[in-house]
Amino acid sequence: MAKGSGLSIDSDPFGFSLHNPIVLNSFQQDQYNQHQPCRTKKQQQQLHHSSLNMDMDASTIHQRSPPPPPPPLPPPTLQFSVNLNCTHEDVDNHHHHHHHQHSPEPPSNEKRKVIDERDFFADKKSHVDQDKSASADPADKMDLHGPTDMEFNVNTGLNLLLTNTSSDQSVVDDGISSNIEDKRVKNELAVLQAELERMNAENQRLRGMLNQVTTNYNALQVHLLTLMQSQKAEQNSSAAEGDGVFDGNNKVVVEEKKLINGNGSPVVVPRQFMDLGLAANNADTDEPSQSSSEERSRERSGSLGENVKAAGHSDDQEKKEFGRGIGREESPDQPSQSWAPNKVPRLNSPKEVDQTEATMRKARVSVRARSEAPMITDGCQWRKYGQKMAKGNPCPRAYYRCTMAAGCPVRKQVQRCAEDRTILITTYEGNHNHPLPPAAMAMASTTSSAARMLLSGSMPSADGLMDSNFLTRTILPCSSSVATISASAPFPTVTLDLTQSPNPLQLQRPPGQFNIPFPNPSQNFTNGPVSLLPQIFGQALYNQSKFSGLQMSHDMERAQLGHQQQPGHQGQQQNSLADTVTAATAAIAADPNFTAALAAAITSIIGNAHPNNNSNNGTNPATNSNNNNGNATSNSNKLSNPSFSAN
DNA sequence: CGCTTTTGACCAGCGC
DNA sequence: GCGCTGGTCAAAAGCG
Repeated sequence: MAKGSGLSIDSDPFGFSLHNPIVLNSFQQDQYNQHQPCRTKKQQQQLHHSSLNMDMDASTIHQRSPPPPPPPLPPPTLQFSVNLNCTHEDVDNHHHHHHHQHSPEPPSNEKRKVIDERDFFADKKSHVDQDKSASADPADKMDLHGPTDMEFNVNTGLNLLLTNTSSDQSVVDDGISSNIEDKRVKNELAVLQAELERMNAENQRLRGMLNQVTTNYNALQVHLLTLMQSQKAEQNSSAAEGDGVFDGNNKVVVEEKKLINGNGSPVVVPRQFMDLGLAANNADTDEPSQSSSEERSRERSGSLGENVKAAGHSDDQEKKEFGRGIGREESPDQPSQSWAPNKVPRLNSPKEVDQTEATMRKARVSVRARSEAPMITDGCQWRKYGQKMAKGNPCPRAYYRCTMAAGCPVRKQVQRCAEDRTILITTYEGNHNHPLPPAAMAMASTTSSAARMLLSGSMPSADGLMDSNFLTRTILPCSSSVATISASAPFPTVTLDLTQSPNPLQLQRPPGQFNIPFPNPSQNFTNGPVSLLPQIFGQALYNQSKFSGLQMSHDMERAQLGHQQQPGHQGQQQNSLADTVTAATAAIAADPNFTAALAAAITSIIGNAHPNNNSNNGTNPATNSNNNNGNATSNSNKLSNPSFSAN
């Protein structure tokens, strides 16, 4: 979505896409390659090589880059940027290995000459070796004759260099003519090898595409399932309204599990869509008509002359819609809710509705991130509907609502931190009632999961089951960021703090809050990966909520947790639960589908991290609202508010 | 022209 | 009841 997913390109200059040593898969590399038309074939081949022979390439580059090869000099940084596996030690090892074989190493041009001269001897030697061990494993050959193969690769992988070498050859050819043939043979061999590697790279690229397709497929599958289930649940709940919630929900669980198992992919993405699906279910089945009709009626309310104050009435209606939608969505996890996720929601007394809506509106997920971008990327489309000066903060608070679908109740507030205006605080509220792109799913699943957790009763139990130890053990150990759950705040709020130092214990926090150390792939900048963090976080929270004595099916737990639990341990103690959740979190992270989802999200983010997103640096998020997430529908880039620029 | 942002006004909740 | 504050509305203005 040109509007939807953007990522302020802030992140790019910091090399998220180019310099992160592990992010890019081959598909993305290829995509990146396509955006680098100036790259020489040599470079491309080296990139392809990198997918297979990282070490070789690295050392090759390492060795090759010091002497400036005559015509097109490859930018070494580029090759290193896609060096996925090779550590510096590896490189150095190979390098030193080289040195041992080719020592001593003369500098620059001299060295090159020496290398070229040595090529002939080495080639000879390797040729003999190849003849000797024609059936030997190529890998062994690489290991045994590394340097030879290095030069081999260097000579062959670089077509442009070939002309050079040929010219070099022509110089040397006068003396040794038979070497030309040897070299040619080797070149052909190397070309074939390069071709093979290219094929492998292509293969990886296709695999990446397949992963994406699988992700999308799973998402759609669950979405479809939830749609179908909504109809069933509707029937069930209309038949047995009292406890129809659980019945219907359990059926949903079971069927989803079946489906997931049948597909062989106990996925995270579908679970992410569970929230969305249930919501989307409402949205797709009745919400669109309902919300649209409500909106229409709301719009018409003025002309219809309803004897209610226009603003208040519309607000109330919206709130009711919001509360109803979420309430139905939440009902599966809401033991206290006796009414089913019905298409025709049983609106109890207005008080209950108000309570529900009030509760729902109080559940929030806050993300603190250090960014000069106006907003963190969450992939959604937002429309600013208000701005206020909040007490105690010189920076204005901007109010946005999701505009990806009519009647979507999700809102968010964006405000800079008063103490440190480089910190952007984004607070989300509500659940989307529509399908979302992967990039948007990240934040959406966070908000919905967190809201689910907070409202389903696990939050009140924060003193009990969800003790800090539990939470601490829940999240992956390699953590540098902090998630804070505030049970005492006026609004139950999950705060994901991406600005903290690696030691979360140093975080000052009010009593009643406890921290969750959280892995932070982007320590300083928020636009891309940050939106993924809440996804992980949301999953963890979601698991917690389910483990907090809620009514999720234990079967589903086991299915989702991937054999982490023995059957029949449903009522286990906290520690077991914590262990399970810990393992579950790890399993989630290890889930290839989850990885695929992450990759998809990253891809989406990277893909959208393009031109029109980076023009907002240093502007006030509250005033410069629109470019934020790449949704940038209309981007005025107004700098009317000095609150941030004053910093 | 349609969409978004701006911004003053309004409303609700809360504390005193 | 009053004032404060957060949140929202909606007319006007801006923008492409």
